[in-house]
Amino acid sequence: MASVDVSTVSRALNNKAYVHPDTKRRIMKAVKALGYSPNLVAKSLRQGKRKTIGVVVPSINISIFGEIVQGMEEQARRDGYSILISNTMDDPVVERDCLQRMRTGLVDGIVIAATGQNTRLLADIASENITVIQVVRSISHQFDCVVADYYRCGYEATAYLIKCGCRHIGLINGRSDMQPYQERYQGYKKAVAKAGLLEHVIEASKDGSQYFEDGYQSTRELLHAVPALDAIMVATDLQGLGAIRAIKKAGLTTPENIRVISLTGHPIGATLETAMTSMQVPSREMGECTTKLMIERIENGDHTSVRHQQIVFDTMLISRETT
Amino acid sequence: MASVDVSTVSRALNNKAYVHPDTKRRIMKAVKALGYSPNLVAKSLRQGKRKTIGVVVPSINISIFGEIVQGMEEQARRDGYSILISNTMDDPVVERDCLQRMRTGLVDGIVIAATGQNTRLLADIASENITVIQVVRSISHQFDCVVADYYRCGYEATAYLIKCGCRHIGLINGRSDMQPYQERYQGYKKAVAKAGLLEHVIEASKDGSQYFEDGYQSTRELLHAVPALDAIMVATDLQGLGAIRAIKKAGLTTPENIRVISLTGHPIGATLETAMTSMQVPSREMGECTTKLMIERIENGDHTSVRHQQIVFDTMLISRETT
DNA sequence: CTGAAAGCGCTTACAG
DNA sequence: CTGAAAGCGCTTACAG
Repeated sequence: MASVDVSTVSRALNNKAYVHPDTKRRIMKAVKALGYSPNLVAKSLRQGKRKTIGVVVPSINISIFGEIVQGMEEQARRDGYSILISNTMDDPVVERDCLQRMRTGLVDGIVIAATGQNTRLLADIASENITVIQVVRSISHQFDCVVADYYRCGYEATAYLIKCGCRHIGLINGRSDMQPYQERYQGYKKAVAKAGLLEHVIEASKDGSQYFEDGYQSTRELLHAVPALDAIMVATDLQGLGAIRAIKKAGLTTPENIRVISLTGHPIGATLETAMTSMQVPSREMGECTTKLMIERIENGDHTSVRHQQIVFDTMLISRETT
Repeated sequence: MASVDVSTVSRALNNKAYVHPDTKRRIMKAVKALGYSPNLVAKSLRQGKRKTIGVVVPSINISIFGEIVQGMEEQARRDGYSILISNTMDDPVVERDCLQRMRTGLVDGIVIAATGQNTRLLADIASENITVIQVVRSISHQFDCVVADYYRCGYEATAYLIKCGCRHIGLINGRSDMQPYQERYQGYKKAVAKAGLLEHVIEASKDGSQYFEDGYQSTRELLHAVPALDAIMVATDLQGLGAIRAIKKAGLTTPENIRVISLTGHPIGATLETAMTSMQVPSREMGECTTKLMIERIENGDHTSVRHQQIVFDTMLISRETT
């Protein structure tokens, strides 16, 4: 329509080389008239860049992952990237399938909160020039990661409860082989030992242990095992809901009899009937940071770098009504 | 490595034509040895199919959308499709950008919970052979949609409260120009009129009105405007939290003084300190259904069809402690 | 049953 | 400053 070669159109649209202003004007006019926009798939194939980031998380309906994904997506949009998403439900087989699919040219990089069962596969993928970044869970030191300081989170929450006068603090924790739970436990352990108190730890049944059922059931067990219990630390606000409910059912009250603190704050915490004290994780910022790091890695192509980056965010205590 | 032409490899891998068993075996062996898997981008370009569905929603952190997206993603994975996601925050400009990006060859179809400000653009996109399906919000009859029966939802919730003996029922509703809110209001109106009662409706400030701040603030306003109030209907469980908290702050209790019912159930509703009565929306199923419909449309290529499908899911009353 | 050729829609050296 | 050619990695008629 502008009677020029496609290559000239390409140059005009990408400002790649000098194109005569008149020609350019003609092209732009035609582009507008036809509503033309270049096919990104063809562009990808030619340039070997997808401008797409794959995200593999247990579930976007677990609030921390939902927030992180949203933060990632917003930052990605600003930089002209798209987000391809998969929920694994922490099933290693599902995770493997998702990774296999993504490696096949769909994405430039993969952000993963992994089960830990596919580390070999991830290493293979990384060696194929696909950047791998871990988020929330740092499983392997072979890859960059963006996490929170779980140790300090556990330590500070425990120290705070002790300062409140608690002497029998229960910790409802997730699978002890997962780094975040592991480290939170270490922080708790340290604070409890320092105060000369006993540990009361219970490992919630479900893998993720994000769920209120776990909070409810585990609280019942704790109350039964430790009659003198005066505080409970839970993994998430949702789990805290289960804890509060179990406490209420046992004829006790929060915070008078038993204080509750959640180690992963959720926006709802602030508006509950009894607003929850929690450690706030800057999930939105973590998401943005992850995308930025990813794009930097992709565009500078330093996959070969032996140095890996570990970005650790601080959590913040938000004191509310349950303590 | 198997010393055959790439075309033969392609045929072998796709079972497209007869390939000699021996040759096939040799190829498969090489595939395995090299860990080869075909480049999906090249495949896409050649076949004109992306095997990718674009999803455009206000935010995956609004629980109904999060659940729907997860349902969609699971079904998509089963069928070998991927999900590309965008959060618009109900900003028409962001929505337009996301759609423009997706139309450019990234997806075979778009699932959208739209703002309603880009209907023309959506029609253009649909005319380019990209299937458009609306979810949750049915804005235009030009496209298929998967929704819940908001009218019945509003009607039944109201009728239930009336059956409980309520005479002054407040409705905290979202923007009245959005179909779900509009229809819920119609259902409420009908039930209230049938019982000879007055309407007490308040339009929450935020567009989506999904948020507890709205529930809190609107409840305060309702309590002030209607001293005899004995029930409140809210859009979501999270909004209900705000309502319960406002009721408590006003020195009243739930359900004794004021009953609360949410029109969009969320899993947490069941485990709150005072468990919330709500209308359950089958969001996971809606997500699966949306993906199935999308894939059917894409693979049968009936974009030209003038008949559009409207799939309506029923909601279900779950009676708990707030009523 | 299998190879050679064309083409999906771009970009990018290479000439001119 | 611009056109013609090659090529990204596949698939698919077309011969043989």
